[in-house]
Amino acid sequence: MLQKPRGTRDFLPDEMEARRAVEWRLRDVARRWGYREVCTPEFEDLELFTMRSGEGIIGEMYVFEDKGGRKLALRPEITAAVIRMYINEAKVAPKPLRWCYFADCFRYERPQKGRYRQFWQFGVELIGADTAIADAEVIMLAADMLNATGVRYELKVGHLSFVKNLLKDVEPALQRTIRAQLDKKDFEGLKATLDGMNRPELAESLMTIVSCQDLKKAFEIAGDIPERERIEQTMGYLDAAGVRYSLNLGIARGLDYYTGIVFEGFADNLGAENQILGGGVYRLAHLFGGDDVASCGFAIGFDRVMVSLGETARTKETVAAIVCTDEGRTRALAVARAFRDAGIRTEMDLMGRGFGAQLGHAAKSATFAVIIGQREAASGEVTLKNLQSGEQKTITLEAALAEVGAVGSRG
RNA sequence: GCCAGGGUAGGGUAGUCUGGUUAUCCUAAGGGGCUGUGGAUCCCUCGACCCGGGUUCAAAUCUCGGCCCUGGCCCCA
Repeated sequence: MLQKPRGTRDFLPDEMEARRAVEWRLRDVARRWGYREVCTPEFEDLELFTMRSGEGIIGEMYVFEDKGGRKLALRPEITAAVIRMYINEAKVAPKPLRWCYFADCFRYERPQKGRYRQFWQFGVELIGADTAIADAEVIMLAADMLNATGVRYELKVGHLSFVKNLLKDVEPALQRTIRAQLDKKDFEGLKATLDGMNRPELAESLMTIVSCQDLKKAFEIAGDIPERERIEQTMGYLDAAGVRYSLNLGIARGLDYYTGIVFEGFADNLGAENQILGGGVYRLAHLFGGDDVASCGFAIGFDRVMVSLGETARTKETVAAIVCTDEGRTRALAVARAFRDAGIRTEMDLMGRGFGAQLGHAAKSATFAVIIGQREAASGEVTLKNLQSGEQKTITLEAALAEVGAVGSRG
């Protein structure tokens, strides 16, 4: 039998409905903050991704050549594409731009829990607002969106300047090693690295600062940071808004284009792959030939959110099943039409089942049976049977529509 | 790329150690008993040993390779 490609998934209707429900909650929050949805191509020039991350990531992407010999890649993430689109299409639009997207991405990696080769991200990019309140807005939105999904999580907020300032006279290659060790809280490795440099006092400062929960103290340790006022303002807005977060100045993020505030969200109940959100302030546009506009954004790992939410009991949608006899079938089609026009999910027998069998099938799949036999066809009424309670009554079509519709609106 | 455990009808499973009848059971699905009242029950039907090589008179079972799944490591834009 033909199998689906490694790391991909099929979604049956139950799961699809659950995913769409969460997707729409996210979209609705974004909409209320003024973030409008955009869409970029599923594949892009390979160069778009290598310019930003180096040739090294080719091994982790789906790369292919098209019939014209162009080197292309399935998008491994969306931020780069959104910034490319901004430069191509919207450079002169009034700032700031508030954009969001929900789209699938592809990475050639070893699948495991919460990690698939095709996965979905819900992301947000705020382009062209380089202020403390802009940073705060994006983080507040991140918290709002995660809250809307119902996932249990921890939000960590940091800023790259602290560690950067402490490491300003360290050579770049070593800086990178140290930042990775701080991000992983690998203090053993960190000590070894710094002992090799003969800078034990630096190890002390770094280890203190990554676990520091007090912003004032962090500034004392890190020394004179030019962004101090903006950081204090941003955190002040978050505190005033009651955003639940913890300070974590060790967050490194994977890429060099982040320049300021960075933040990450972690689900409480996932295993190794528990990061469900990541973002920060970055400058990327100049890489693609645009202006050096500042942006702030994040992406939510949608599939991990769904894994974290687990099997949630779904409220079954109200379904009306039209049950008819041969004599009632023409009338039944008209009744079905009326139900569908009223927005009610309505199904008719297609299997040539007898009356009893139709009702039997309806009992398994529907909330109401709408019975149209010879008598109803003649009178123009319908018999509405509530399949949970067993009650039934013969009433006008309008009354039946009203009754089923009322249940539907209660969900 | 590395480590561990797995793969038997649509779903869930027994059988594998110790090779040997028509591969077990539950469920789902389709039909019938039942052409105006359903979920019960009874009967019938459909439907599987992941793929390939090896050993053997004989392989779901032993063996080798591959593919895929689950979890962990690495990585994580």
